[in-house]
Amino acid sequence: MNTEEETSIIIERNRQELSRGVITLALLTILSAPHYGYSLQKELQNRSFEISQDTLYPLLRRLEKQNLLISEWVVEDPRPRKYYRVSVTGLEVCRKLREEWDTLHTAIGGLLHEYE
Amino acid sequence: MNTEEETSIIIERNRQELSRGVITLALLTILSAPHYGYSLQKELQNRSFEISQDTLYPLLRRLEKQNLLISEWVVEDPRPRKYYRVSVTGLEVCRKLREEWDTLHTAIGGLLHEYE
DNA sequence: TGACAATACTGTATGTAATACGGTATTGTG
DNA sequence: CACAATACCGTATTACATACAGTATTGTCA
Repeated sequence: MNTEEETSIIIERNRQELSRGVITLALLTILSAPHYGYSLQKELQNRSFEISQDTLYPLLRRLEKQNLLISEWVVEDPRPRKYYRVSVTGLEVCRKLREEWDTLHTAIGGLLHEYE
Repeated sequence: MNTEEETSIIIERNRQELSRGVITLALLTILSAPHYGYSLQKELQNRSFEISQDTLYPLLRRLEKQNLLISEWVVEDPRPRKYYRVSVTGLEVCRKLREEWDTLHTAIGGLLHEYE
């Protein structure tokens, strides 16, 4: 058996695992227009995607390293900000993820309905 | 820039990341009835959830370690098989994931529609 | 009956990535 | 002037998927 404490950590972890991939899709979609990290976090939160700085910034770095995002420092703003937007490759990935999403959506829909 | 090879690996990785969490939800749902690893894999595949042995078996081990699944060896079958089913905790996690799914589903639906 | 695909799992090494942690510094607000 | 909000970075730790190599049985069909 787990303690209640352990159980809630496990729930949280699995909940985050579920949202992780979806957030990546949301992020790539939103970044068709440029955003900087902090504004993107707020934007995601407004749309009910909870993501912490500890997760978001490393995610942005990773996606840039994979060449799905392009970044640019803008120093003209009230303070320096690093803007990200999708690359051509990123857009392609975004489209594929959307297809995958549709497949999953259909599949899980049927399943959940069936198992009520 | 990435080579085409690299790009397709990156696409594949992100595609799998998207499906990972969803597959966990599907798996917990299906395991309200007992299944053994191999039959579960086939069942998931029939429902368009692609998962390899290399991913499924370690996933089952992990979920059992987290006490979300209970396993039992059955030797009366044509050959020994290890059956898994959800525990009480697992069922609770499953319900939470379903709620999370609904939230994500709504959120991403609005987003994708908007950015169409 | 002999070969080969399908079934059904295990253990452990490796690699990827999230998350945690600690930090820095500026800007807005009461 | 204090303090919350903004806006980021680097690196250590931990979790986890995936890869790999293996073992062995059962069913099929020529």
